[in-house]
Amino acid sequence: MGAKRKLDYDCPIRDVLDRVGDAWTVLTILELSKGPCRFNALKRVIDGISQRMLAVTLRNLERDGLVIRRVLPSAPPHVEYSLTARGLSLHQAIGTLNEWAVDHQPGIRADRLRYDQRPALV
Amino acid sequence: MGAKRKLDYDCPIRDVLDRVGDAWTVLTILELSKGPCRFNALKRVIDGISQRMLAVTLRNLERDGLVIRRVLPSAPPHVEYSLTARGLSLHQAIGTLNEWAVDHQPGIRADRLRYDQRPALV
DNA sequence: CAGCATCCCCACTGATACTG
DNA sequence: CAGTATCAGTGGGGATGCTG
Repeated sequence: MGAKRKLDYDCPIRDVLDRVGDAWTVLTILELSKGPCRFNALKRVIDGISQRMLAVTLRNLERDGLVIRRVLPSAPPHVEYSLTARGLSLHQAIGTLNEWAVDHQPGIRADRLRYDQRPALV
Repeated sequence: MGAKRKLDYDCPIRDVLDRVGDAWTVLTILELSKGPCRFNALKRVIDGISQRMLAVTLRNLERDGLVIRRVLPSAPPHVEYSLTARGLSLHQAIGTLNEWAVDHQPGIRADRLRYDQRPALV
């Protein structure tokens, strides 16, 4: 099988993980949690994201009902993205994970170093 | 850049997500949360995982201090894996996300269907 | 039983160019 | 501004075979 198995799992946790596992998705949600934002504004603020991946990410979020896409009727087309209630609740859930990450990152980093630097014994 | 940017982020959340984003990792933690387990036992119970990915996953978890690897001194080598305190705490954090997943999966599935079946207008 | 080494395919991503 | 279409490359991960 390929790089990522995109079967539609019945398992809910895998379902979420398929979305949350993508770093762009999380970063996008994080940005949008601060308030509605336009396409290029997001592109500017999400460091390193390509136009393509932002488009793909937003489309997926919209499909899952996590983000709303609003087209403002103006001469140069303006499109505003914002989190739905569901998106906001996901942001909360991610927040828990984020706290865990912040709490444990130092210890993890330390352990990684020790693991990597230990002699290659059997 | 490649498929996945494996820079070592300073951002803690990306750090966690690089680990948690992998479905195998989560499934493995889920299994080990039930108690210590041997290699092939894990392989049997984690549906669809290959030997290679289980080995890689366990090594990463061990490296991050989330899992302990104990070699039991027996004639055919027995290796037992179990969660550390840190691994257990990650399991808790994932639990939050899991609850979210269970709560919202029906709605998400429904929205996906609507999104996919709507006429391809502009 | 536990797990590393090798090969190889293809899904995902970034780059680039074009449109409404 | 806000995208879509196309193309090419990278590396994740399955399959297989071997070792302690």
